[in-house]
Amino acid sequence: MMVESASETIRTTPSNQNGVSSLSSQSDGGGGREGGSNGDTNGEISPVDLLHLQQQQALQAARQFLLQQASGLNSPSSNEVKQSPVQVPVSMAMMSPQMITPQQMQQILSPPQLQALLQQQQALMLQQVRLTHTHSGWILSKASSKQLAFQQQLIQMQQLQQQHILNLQRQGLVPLQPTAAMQSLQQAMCPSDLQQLWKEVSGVPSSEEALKQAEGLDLSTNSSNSTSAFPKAASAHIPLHSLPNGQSHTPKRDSHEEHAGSHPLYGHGECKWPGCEALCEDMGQFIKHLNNEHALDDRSTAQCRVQMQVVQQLEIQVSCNVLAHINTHPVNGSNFGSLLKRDSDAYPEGLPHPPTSAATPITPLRQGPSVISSSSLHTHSHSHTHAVGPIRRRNSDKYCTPIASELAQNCEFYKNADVRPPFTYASLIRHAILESPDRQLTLNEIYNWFTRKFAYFRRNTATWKNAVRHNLSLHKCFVRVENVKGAVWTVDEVEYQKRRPPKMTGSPTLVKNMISGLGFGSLNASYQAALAESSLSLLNSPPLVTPPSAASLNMLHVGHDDVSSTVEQVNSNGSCSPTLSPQQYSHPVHVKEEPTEVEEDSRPVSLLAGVTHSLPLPSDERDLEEDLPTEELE
DNA sequence: CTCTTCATAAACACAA
DNA sequence: ATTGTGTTTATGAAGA
Repeated sequence: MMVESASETIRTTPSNQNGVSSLSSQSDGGGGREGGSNGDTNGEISPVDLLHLQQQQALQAARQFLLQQASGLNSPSSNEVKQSPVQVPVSMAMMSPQMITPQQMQQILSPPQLQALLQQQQALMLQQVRLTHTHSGWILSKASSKQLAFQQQLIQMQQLQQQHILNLQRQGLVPLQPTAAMQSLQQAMCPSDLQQLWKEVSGVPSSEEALKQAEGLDLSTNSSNSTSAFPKAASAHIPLHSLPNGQSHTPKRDSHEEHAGSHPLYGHGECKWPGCEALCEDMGQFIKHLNNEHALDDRSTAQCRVQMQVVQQLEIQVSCNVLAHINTHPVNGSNFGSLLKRDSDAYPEGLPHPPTSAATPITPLRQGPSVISSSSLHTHSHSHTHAVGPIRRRNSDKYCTPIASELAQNCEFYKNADVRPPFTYASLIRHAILESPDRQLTLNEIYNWFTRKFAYFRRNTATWKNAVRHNLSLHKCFVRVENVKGAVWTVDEVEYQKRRPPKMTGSPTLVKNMISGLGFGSLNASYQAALAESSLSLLNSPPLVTPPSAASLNMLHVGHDDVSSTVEQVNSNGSCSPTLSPQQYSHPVHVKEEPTEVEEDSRPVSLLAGVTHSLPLPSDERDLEEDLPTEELE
C-alpha cells in the first residue's frame, strides 16, 4: 500500500497553475470600486473607452501572468514547468505590476506567453462573469429581461475578450496558429486551469468559446452549437459598429472572418448574436439584420458600460492584490510561491478590500469557483511534499467557496478530471453524509461517494481511504452510530462548526461594517440568491427536521465567526437534502454508542440560547450575515 | 516561534 | 489468515 501511494503519486501538476489560481481567486469579492465609475457614466461608450478597456484587460492579465510566472519559477515543482513556454525575468516580475506597460509586456512575453496570458485572463473574466451571473441569477430569475441582459453581459464580456485577442493577433503578438501554441498552452495549463475551462464548458452556455480560446484561439471554427455557442468573434462585431476605426487596431481579423464571406456572428443560417438566433437566409440578409438589430444602441451601450465597470473592478482587485502582496511580502524571489498562494487565499489584509462589490451596482463579484482554482493551486504547489498532492489546507474550509455550491458547479469536472478537490477530507466526508437521504453513510458508502464524485479518488485508494477513516475517527463532528446492519456515520454539525476557527478573512468588525454599511441590501439579496441557487430545498423546506435544526441553528450559532462554513453547511443541507426531511427519521440514528449523543437534539437548544445573545439578529439579518461573509470573504 | 489544522503513514485492535 | 473497520500516534507542511 504504501508502495502504491509512493509510486503513483506525483502526478504532477505544473506549478504554473498558480497563475490561474491566484488569478481566479482574486477575482472574488474584492475589488471593484464602487461606482465602477470610470468615467462616463452618462452616455455612450466611445472607441477610446473600448480601447482603454482592452488595454486594461491586457495589463491586468499580464500582471497576473507575471506574478504567476514568478511564482512558478520559485515553485518547488517548477521542474515540471519545464514545458512552460514562459520565462519571465524575475526582476521583471518583481517590479510593480502597475509599472508594466503593454509595450513592456510585449517585449517580455513571447507570443506563446501572451497566449497563455490571454487564456488566463479570459478564465478570469469568464469566471468573474459567471460568478456574477450565478450569483445574481436567482434574484433576477423573476425578471427574465434582466436575466437576459445578464447573459448578454456575460457574452459581451467574452466578446471583448475576443476582441482583445484579435487585436493582439493583429499586432502579431499572438500567433494564429494554434498548434504549437496550443500545446504549450495545454502543458502550461494546470488542473485548475482546466478546471476553470471545464466549468465554463459545462456550466455556462458560452463556454465553448472559452474552451476554444483556451485551445489556441481557434477562431475559425464552428460553433456548431449555435445557440449556446457564443459568437466567437462577436468581438469583432462590437468594434465594428462602435469603433470607427481610427483605432489603432484594425478592426478585423481579416483572413478568417470577413473575407471568408462568413461572419463570426453568422452561422447555420442564423444570427448568433447572443440571444438572437434570428434566421437569415444569406449573408446579405444577415448583415442587414445585424445592422438593424444589433447596432450599437442604448442597450448594448449599457452592456458595455457594465462590462467596463466589471473590468475595472477586476483591475482594481488585481492591482490591490498584487500590490498588497508585493508590499506585504518582501519580494525576494524566494517568496513568490507563497505569495501567490496567499493571494489566492484571501484578501490582502493590507488593503482594505473595497467592499466594492457591495456598493457596486454591478453584481458583486463573488468568488465562486475561483476558489477552487486557488485551492487546487495550493494543493499542487505543495504536493511535491507528499507524493500525493492533497487538498491541502484550509482553503477548503476557510476561504473556499462553500463546498456544496462548489461541488455542484464543478460536479462534472471533479467526476472526470483527476484533480484533487480543494476540500479537506472532513469537508468532503461531511458533505457526502449530508447529501445522503438519511444523512448517514456507512464507511463503504462514503468510499463510494468519493470515488463516484471524484476521479481523483479512484486511485490511491489505500491512502485516501485511510485518510477518510482517520478523519472519521479523529473529528468529533463525525459520529458513529450503530445501526441494524452495521454502523453508519453521521455528522454533528455543531461539532463541525466548532472545529473551525472563526477566521474570516477579515475581522468580524470588517464584516459587520460591510454588513451594516455598504450595500447591505443588495448584498443580502444577491447572497440569498446565491444561497438559494445551491440550496433551495433548505430554504424552502421547513426547518428541518432533525438533528436538525442543527443546520439552521448552527447558522445562528456560527454567527459571525465562520460564515463561509455556515454557508457551506446550508448549502449542503439544502442541496443534498433530498427534499423533504426524511432525514433522520427515527430509525437511523438510534442509539449511539456514545452518550453524548443526544447530540443533535439537545444541542440546538442550547445553541440557540447562547446564540441569542451573541447574535440578536432578526431572521433576515441572520441570513444576511451568513451570506455576506461568504461572499466577501472567501 | 508557537499553535493549529491537515494530510499521510502506520501500528494496532476487533469483528466477520 | 484475511479483510474491513476503527482508533491512535507520529510526522511534516503550512498558515495564523
